[in-house]
Amino acid sequence: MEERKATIYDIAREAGVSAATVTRVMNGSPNVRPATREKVQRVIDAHGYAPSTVARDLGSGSSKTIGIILPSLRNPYYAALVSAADDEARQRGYSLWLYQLPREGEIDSAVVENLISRRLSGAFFMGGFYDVDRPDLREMLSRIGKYMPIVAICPPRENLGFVCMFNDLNSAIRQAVRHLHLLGHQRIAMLGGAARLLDSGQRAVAFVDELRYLRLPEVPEFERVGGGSAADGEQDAYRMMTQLRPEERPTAVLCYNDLVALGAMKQFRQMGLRLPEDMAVIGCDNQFFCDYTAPPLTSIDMQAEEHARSAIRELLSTTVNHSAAIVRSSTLVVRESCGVKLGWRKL
Amino acid sequence: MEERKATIYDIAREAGVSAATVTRVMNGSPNVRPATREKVQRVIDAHGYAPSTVARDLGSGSSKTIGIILPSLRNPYYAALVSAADDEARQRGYSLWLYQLPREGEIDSAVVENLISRRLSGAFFMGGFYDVDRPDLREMLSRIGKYMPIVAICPPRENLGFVCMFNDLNSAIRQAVRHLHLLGHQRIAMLGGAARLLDSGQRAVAFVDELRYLRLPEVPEFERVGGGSAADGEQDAYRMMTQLRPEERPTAVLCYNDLVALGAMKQFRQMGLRLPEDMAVIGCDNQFFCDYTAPPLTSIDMQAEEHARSAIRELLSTTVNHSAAIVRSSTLVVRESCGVKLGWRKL
DNA sequence: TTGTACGCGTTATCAG
DNA sequence: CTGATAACGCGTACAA
Repeated sequence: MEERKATIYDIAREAGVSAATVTRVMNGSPNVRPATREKVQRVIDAHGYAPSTVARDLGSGSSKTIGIILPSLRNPYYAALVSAADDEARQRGYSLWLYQLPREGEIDSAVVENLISRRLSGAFFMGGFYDVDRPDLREMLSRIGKYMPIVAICPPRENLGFVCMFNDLNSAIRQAVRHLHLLGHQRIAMLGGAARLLDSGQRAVAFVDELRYLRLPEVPEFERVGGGSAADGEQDAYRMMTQLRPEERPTAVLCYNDLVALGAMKQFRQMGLRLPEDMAVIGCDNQFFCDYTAPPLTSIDMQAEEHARSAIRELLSTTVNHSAAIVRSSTLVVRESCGVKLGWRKL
Repeated sequence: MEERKATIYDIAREAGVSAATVTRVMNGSPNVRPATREKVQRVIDAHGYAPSTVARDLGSGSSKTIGIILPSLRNPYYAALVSAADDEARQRGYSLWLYQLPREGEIDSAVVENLISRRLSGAFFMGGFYDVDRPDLREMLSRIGKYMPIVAICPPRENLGFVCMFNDLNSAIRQAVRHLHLLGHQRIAMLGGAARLLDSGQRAVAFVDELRYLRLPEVPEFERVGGGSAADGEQDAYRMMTQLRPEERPTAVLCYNDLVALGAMKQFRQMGLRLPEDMAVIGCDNQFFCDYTAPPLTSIDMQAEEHARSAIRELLSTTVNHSAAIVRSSTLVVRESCGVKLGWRKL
């Protein structure tokens, strides 16, 4: 921690040339006499010289860094997205600058200015409907968008002003409902997220559409508005079940995400229900732990990591995509939490 | 994405003062006439002016950014650490620059130079014994250490050259073994990590020590060398069990971490074992999902996030701590994966 | 082929 | 109290 990093001038002086020549050698410019090149290169190697990113950024007016804005790395879903984004960016010589949204309180405008004043190459926002509708977040993105391109993985909204990537949950949700129906389920509930509200959008719509198509009962209590954490799932499952008489209760639940499913499964277990015999559960996101729950959790795969990589590519592509949205399909990954091995259930 | 950020000169010109005065106003220097201050402030507000972080960094020779080096954000354990570190750093006006170690292949030396040339305030490394013993990683840290302070959360090693924080697993491991013993377990195994090898250090030593103290059998097959992922846990559990005759098998396993425990539990379940009646399991790290496994997983809490916050504070403290190591205690969080509710098992 | 000069946006110093 | 100037380290025109 004592050494001072050699500057281009140190190298130039020691090699007996000008700074410009050092730059030429560094960049492999052809206009350098071989002898000179070798001489300079030797000094460069000797010092392990590397040009200052900071000075370069100041001159060039842009840093090869992408700002990444997300709710929290504590949610393994976002952590995996960031990881994939970092891989993709790194591969192209870019790196990531992190910003987690404050859980409570408003976004610090100083942070926004800081982010902008870093001359980032772009910003990548990811969040759920809960985040994308925060006024302070919208303002932040709107301000940032004036200075750099933005891409986002979030629920689609009008007038977002940047490219927004999301999944076509419609087909996956309907597929999930059909899956449950085929296994003999009649009373199917949705748990967590904003359910009926416009906010959670497609999920609720597709869910209800499919219920109607299959002529399955629509019970108000089957659509719980709730948060997206495991604790929320645990709590909301409890509320839904205790609010209904035994014969009114669902035999299957479609959860807002895998965390909610985790919580719901715990609750059902505590209530003495057998999984999947007494209650089928479907999650969403297909997170790593779906393979390890008991029983393994059937989940909707959103191809999240591919999404993230694609977002980085989009951000770095010169041809800025002006389309407001990019949609990816999602698929149902069937495991055992709905009882496929049990076959048809008794109706 | 069209606007150009106003510079200090834009502000100065418009306010009819010099750049120096703008700086004074920004920094709240007392040596400014109130009238001037107000005039300048008005222009600053009108433009939403904020000084360029890049230019400031170049001048000051240091950016308020901390480089964070970790195996992968896909491991929720590290993700949680990074999240906590970010919270702590952000609170002090610092931000995080991310670097995930390549899973395969060597560390790109260009990345190291890049990291150094960013004039970071410090570097924060976190990793397991598998990482800390990589030659390329050691070289990287050694090089980085010449230019900035480093703190690490990793297994202790000789001559690391920087502050290394880790947990005193000794007491926790022994406590875990005693916990199992009190519940009537005689045949206790360790699963994953480097077990007997010096590398995994304290865990294995403490484990064996306690076995001897309690006069419990030491079976070679009870100490599986293995990886740290859920898939590793699944595989290693299988190998250990099939390698032994039924009466030789353990009735309890102490896992390298919670992911390994997750995999092992799945394997045991597939083998038809009941948890915890036929097999007790203990994990390590006390991750968020421990509450949601079936049964909830008893785990050793390393206070990982507090560790991370403390690491950031250490890094930012002026008084560089020259001690080679900082040890924290760890505690056993008892849930139900060892059958506390069952009481004593039949011997 | 090589060197000189300037701009990038700030802050600190020093002079007024 | 305020302004001019230098320095931070680099790349890039332009001149030689």
